[in-house]
Amino acid sequence: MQFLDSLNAAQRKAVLHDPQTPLQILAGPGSGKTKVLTSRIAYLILEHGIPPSSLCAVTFTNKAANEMRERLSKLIGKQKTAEVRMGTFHALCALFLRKFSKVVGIEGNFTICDTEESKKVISGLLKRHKEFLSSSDITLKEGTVLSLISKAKSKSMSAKDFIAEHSKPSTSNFDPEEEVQRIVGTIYGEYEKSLRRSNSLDFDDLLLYGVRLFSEHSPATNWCMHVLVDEFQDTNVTQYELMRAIALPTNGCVTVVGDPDQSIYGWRSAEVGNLARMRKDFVSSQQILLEENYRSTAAILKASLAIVSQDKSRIQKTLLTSNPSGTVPVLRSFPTEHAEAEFIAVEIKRIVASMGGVLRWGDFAILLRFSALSRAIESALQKEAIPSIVLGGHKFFERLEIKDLLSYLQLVDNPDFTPALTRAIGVPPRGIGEKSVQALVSRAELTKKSVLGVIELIYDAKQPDVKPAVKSKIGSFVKTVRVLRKLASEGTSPADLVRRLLDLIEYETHLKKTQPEWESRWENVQELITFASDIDNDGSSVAPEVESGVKDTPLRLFLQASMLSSEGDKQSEEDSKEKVTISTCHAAKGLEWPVVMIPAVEQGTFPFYRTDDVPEERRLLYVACTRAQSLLYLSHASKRKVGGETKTKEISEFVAAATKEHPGIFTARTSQFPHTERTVISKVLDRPEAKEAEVTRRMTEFRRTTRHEDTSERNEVSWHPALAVAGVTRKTNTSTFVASSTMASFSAPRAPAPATGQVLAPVRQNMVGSGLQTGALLKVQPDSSSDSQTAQPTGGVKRRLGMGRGTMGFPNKKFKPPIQQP
DNA sequence: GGACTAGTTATTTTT
DNA sequence: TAACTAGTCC
Repeated sequence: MQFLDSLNAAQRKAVLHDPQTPLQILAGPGSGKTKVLTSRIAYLILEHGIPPSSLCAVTFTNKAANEMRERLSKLIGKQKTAEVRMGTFHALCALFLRKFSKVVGIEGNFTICDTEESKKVISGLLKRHKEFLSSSDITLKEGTVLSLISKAKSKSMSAKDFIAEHSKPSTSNFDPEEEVQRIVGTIYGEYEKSLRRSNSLDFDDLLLYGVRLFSEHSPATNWCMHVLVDEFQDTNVTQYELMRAIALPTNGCVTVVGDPDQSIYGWRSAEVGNLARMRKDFVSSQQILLEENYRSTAAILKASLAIVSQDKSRIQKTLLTSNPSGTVPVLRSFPTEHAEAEFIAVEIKRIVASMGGVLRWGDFAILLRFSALSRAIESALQKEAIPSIVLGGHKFFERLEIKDLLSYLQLVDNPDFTPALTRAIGVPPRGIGEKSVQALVSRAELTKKSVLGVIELIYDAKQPDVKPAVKSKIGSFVKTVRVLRKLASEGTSPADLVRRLLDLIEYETHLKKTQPEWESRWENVQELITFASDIDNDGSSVAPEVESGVKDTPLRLFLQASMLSSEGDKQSEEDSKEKVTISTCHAAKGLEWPVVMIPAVEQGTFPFYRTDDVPEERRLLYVACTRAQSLLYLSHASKRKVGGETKTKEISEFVAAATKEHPGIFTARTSQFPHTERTVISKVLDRPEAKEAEVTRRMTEFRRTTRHEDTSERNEVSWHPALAVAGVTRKTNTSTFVASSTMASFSAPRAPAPATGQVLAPVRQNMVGSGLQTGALLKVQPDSSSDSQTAQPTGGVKRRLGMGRGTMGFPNKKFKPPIQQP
């Protein structure tokens, strides 16, 4: 157990802590909490002789689970690691609910209903209340309803509880607020019914049913001897109850790790109060603080602490480091967001050059309060030809093409899952619209059959058609489902099922017909097949199902993995090493970079103007700052365009207060990176130093290629006649501009004649033209065939589909099922 | 059922 | 600005 030697006193104490005494580890950023957690697991196995399969380690994301698994296998080997039950709360619940479904009154082939499908269900339910809503002048969107329901569920509040809570006798005649609650309560109940009828659970249900199962059915928990929970500050009430249900039979063998200072998900019903609650419920609980930071320079920690410690109500903790002080964090102010973005881009180049190759693109992260802020940054980086990658956003499994295909497979696995049916029946369009589906649904409700069952009966002419036309239209659909069903029952692999499905519905043709970006969508389809075949391989190593329960088919494992994989988090590592990361502060939690830049540190952004929890916003900024290892930059603009309007902005109160109290924690001057500073940076990052000659060479190159004084307005032209000449068309909400000579003089934003070489806007989604890839830069080039200029795309960045905000999210090729089989 | 138009509303995210 | 939704027309 040499791994114990590399621990400091506090870490060691946490690892060796008596397994029988509940433990809370309060771990500051960069204090080695994953190391402690994995070491503790290893110690429990190796020293206390607890079988790996009796350990339950819960993380918040799949990414965290994967990382922990990787690090644990270095300590105790792959085999033992595989036996540890490790995964997210949701994956853990799904696993046991499949096994013991009957105990809580559900079927083992339940489908996990994702947010998009939930929204569709709710939108259907909302229609029932349409007249009432419009007559009382209330607008209610499905998203709002769903988030209210989800909030209730994360507090373990049932529809009944919800209605009871909100049906206090009202004093006034008509309170819209109350009416909304009443309707939401009703819809909540209807939504639950609808999910049960579809034999499906949404994400919150997984937890709620999990609590029921674990607290009522001892065989579901009697394997467990110790529970460990990571990121405990972000658990909600239901997750806490889940932990308690699993941990109670172990007589309180619980270890949790968390940091109240890093709780940033309150808006999603996370309860920091769970830490206090645990001390009440598990009276013998003890706390160990990890306060030594190994990640950042002392100067970065000082600035970060100055920000977070303004919260006087916070539990006083500190962060120490033996790291050198290092470069003073930079705080800069700019006239506009464009100037700010340009500074960031040029500064990144300058840092790379001055560090003589010690830092690469992948060492930089730009952390934003919300992703809409990335626009200016992305285009500035593109102008400087810096490759970048946007974290988060549209997820792989949320894409249209993926959902289309999955809906068929879901239907094969669970014929009751109506959301999948309504989607699949229209892919490709078969002339069956909302009306016809509605008729089929009501027929199904009347005859107590599944909608698919009704459709099959009509097809087999064992039941009269709802509308004369439907029967002829559903033929291909029923045939497709039946072929797939047969193949699946014969044990065909999910990958082959997808391939077969593509043929049956001629999906490639359909994509070409309906999607302008069909090529990249088709790539995603191929990626789905890869993902599916990886599951196959993994699935074979999974232990066979014990006890009674239904054996999970490869198809079911595949579908579950698709629904529970947040995926996109572990993008191909090699790829991201060469790119600057653009991410929201939220998504950056748990990650670190040598250089972190945080733009838009302004009032209205930090704190976010619609928040009702200012301290949480402060902690968010703290989390962002503490991601930095060597260099930290904050910046703000005095004018920023938000939602098409230019607004005057003040510096964030968090930073203003911090600098007032601790002058000198930030500087406006950027470092010239003298040798001494470079040494510190290399030391903190544990990298070899650059050679002086290399620094000189790169700096010379930087000065030669980058225009410094070019602070003059480098207008980004969002549309220019030259684009039309190049055969680019632009769709606006009212019309489509088609390339033609007359279009070259249309009256859209009139820009000064661009100089040859000037960069026009990057290609956006609403620009259509041959050979244009979204994100490619359009540069003005002399057109030899005429006197005019044209705009030509230059090498572009591959962008993800959807919102048109950056690349992301091909499935992790080395996918592991979120949780190991018992 | 699909194409088109006019009106509206935008901020954080994991499973 | 620009992305999405609800409604209209064919």
